[in-house]
Amino acid sequence: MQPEREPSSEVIDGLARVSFAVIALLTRAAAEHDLSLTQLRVLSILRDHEPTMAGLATHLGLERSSVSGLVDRAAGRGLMRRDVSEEDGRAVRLSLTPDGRRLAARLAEDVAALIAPLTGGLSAAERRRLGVLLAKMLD
Amino acid sequence: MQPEREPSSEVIDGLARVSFAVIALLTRAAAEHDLSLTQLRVLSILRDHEPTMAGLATHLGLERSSVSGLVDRAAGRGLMRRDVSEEDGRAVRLSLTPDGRRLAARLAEDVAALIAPLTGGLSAAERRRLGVLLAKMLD
DNA sequence: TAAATTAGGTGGCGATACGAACTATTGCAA
DNA sequence: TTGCAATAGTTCGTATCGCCACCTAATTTA
Repeated sequence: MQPEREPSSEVIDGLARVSFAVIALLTRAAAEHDLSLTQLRVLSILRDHEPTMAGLATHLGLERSSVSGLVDRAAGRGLMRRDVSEEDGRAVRLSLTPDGRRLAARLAEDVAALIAPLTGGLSAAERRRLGVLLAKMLD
Repeated sequence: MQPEREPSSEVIDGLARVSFAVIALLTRAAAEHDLSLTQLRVLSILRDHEPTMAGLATHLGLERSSVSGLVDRAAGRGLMRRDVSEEDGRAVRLSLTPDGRRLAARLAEDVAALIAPLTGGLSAAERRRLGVLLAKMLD
């Protein structure tokens, strides 16, 4: 009965393993549409926000210079647009094109389908409980 | 009261968010020792196994050609060794050097410390419950 | 209005990961 | 036994990623 030290390395280990599994699935879902994991994140963020470059960088936890290239490539594919902000001539407002929005929606479906097996072994009650625990961890 | 379709996109969303958070923390822990996330994974795997290149590739979900470079760099730092397998002259058996083992142990501590805040909002009972749910998801 | 700040972009670098092609060893079959 | 196929690993070329350092343009402030 291990003497309750850290959050019990078991939980940490499980958390890490599940996270890798989830990330791998997300990566796969993205790859099926020739996107990187980060591009998937970008599309998913833009579904609910129209951030500036800096805002997107913060969201992603990346440097602004890294985001430039990401947006370049996504815009080059016609998935998103850069519009000069009206309030601030330096800033750029990012938004999805119709194509980008379609793809983002499609990705959300694919992700749901791919992750389903992971939670498949859980009962409805357990899934609910998991949702509660995850939500608690996110604030 | 959403009509119970998929594993409820809420759970999926939470799972994705928490996973990104965990991966970000692991990446940070690795970066503090000048390692990539993948290198951290490699060290963590080698703590419990002495796989061949192909075995490691499978573990990581990568191509063998990708693993060559990873092992090159880790071996170049003196963290692991390549030994020709005794049963099969083509195969390579990978193992940690003492330095590598020390670093891997250190990383495990750091990771535990970094992830602790994430589970910090949970009670002991909730943590236990989380551990159970995660374990269930992993088979 | 001049100086400092901020938004974004550029260019160079190293790491990552892939696929295709190559070498060496092993295993199988005629 | 010899010869061919399969397997283990590496190498090479390519694209993406993400960083840092530096640059320009617009905005804020003093």
